[in-house]
Amino acid sequence: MPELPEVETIRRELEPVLGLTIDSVSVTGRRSVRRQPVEEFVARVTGQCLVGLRRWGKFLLVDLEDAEVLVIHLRMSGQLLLEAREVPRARHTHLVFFLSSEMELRFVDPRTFGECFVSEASDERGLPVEIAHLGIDPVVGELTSDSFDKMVKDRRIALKSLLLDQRVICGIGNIYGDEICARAGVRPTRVAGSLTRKERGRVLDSIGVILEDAIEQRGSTLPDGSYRNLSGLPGSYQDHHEVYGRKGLVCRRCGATIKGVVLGGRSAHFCPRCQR
DNA sequence: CAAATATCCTGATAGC
DNA sequence: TGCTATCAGGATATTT
Repeated sequence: MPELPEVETIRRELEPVLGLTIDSVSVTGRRSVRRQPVEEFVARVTGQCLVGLRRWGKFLLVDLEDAEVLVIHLRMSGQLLLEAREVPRARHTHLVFFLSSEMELRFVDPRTFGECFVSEASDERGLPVEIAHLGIDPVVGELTSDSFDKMVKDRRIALKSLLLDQRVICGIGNIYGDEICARAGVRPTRVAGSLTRKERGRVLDSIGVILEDAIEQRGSTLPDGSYRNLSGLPGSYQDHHEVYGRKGLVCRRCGATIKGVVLGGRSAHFCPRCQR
């Protein structure tokens, strides 16, 4: 499931398409283009030059000419693949962008939760109005101890639920939410507002360290293989997970058994000894 | 305000 | 072997 590190990996790998033109686009999926008619989407991307690549949270933003922005969210099972024309298309390929380099940028998405649309940069952050509700991106934006303290202050919500709230901080999903809590030594169920200064400091530090390490490892590819990079290759950060997916296994730090609980309708994992 | 629940969906897997 | 039930979860809307 692509979260910030996976989307950032794809963003970086897409750099070679900058300067290319979208000669045409084929839309075969019924659900992948959202928020606008397919005809409008096709009209607005066709013939456009790809001039920039940005990311905000889990959204990939492809800047086109004239301040137009192609917005892509992979959600659960979405994949972007950059492949030569002669390479057979994967099952569940819903969109194909035919680039001027003879390569195809393909949007593959078995569970069809992902979405693409074209909009225009509107707010001061350059975000289209459709995603202007997003909070700070912890890698692109400047997440300081002051701004983080304000997010946490007086909040009665569980820490992990807060970290997963895209309106507050964006880009963190179920995997990295668990890993950040683990590194910080704080249980995901802890009421955010009850964190001590020290704990807040550790959480803030862990957000940065975990995300940066995961980007360096080109993200996490789970056994279901749902995330693959632009070339279809897996990431390697899954080998560094301390708690996510390790329910019932021993904590590598202390030997205690990793616990699994349901929090906000999602699975949460933590070490009952290392995390308080 | 917070948490729980439902929704969208397919594929992997566990159980019979 | 083969079927069926279950689970996975990002974002959002609705209910408690």
